[in-house]
Amino acid sequence: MSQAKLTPDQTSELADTFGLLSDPTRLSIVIACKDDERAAGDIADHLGISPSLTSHHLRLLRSARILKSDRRGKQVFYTMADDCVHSVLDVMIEHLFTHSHPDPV
Amino acid sequence: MSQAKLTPDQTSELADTFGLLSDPTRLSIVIACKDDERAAGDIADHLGISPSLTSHHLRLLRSARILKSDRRGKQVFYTMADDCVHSVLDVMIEHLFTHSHPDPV
DNA sequence: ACTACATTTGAACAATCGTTCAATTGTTGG
DNA sequence: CCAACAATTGAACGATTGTTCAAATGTAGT
Repeated sequence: MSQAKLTPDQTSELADTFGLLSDPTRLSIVIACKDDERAAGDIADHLGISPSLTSHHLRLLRSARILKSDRRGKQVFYTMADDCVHSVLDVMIEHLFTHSHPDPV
Repeated sequence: MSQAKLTPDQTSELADTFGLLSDPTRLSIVIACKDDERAAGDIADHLGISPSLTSHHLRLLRSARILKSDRRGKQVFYTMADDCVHSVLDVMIEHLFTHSHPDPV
């Protein structure tokens, strides 16, 4: 479990995954889809960003299999596709909430 | 727990943390320090990169409090400073090992 | 004080990235 | 077929990033 020995390919793959979560806008999109199904346009409205920007980010997240898409009529709905990323976000967000005491003294 | 509502600051902070894990070289450094204490020079040797490059990455990881440093004599030893990042790496690496069947058919 | 070793720093470069805008594709209803 | 809505695409831009090289700092032993 510990003392991990990753191949260069595995390391790059892992780094790529983190890279997709490293932009605030894109991270917000992922979090918005974390526990709910969301239409592309609704994500854009919710975050106050353009449909175009949303779509660019969604394409990256989709092709990395972090999100998956499902078209129903005119709308395209997005949900989490990666259990691993889902639980990583839960861990980090939980940590943010429990350790929200930035200035103790 | 779920349905997380993060402030823009929290989202950016989280994105920054992921950003520090998003470069293969830097991620390798973090993983090298994940369960062991490592001197800066040993990390460089282990990864086959220059001391300078190692130090640049270490500075970023240190100032984000992902790693902490401890100088003893000429050497500076680095260890994990963030439990949260530690467990996230464990989750992701575990996932990499259990799902290592890239081309089934 | 001088030398050797370990690490850090700063400037500079090419490469990558996020965003915007205009145009396009896909889908449904009249 | 045409209009209206939803989403995607591609080109272009400014900004950020990882890396290298040369120089500097810190530490220990003689």
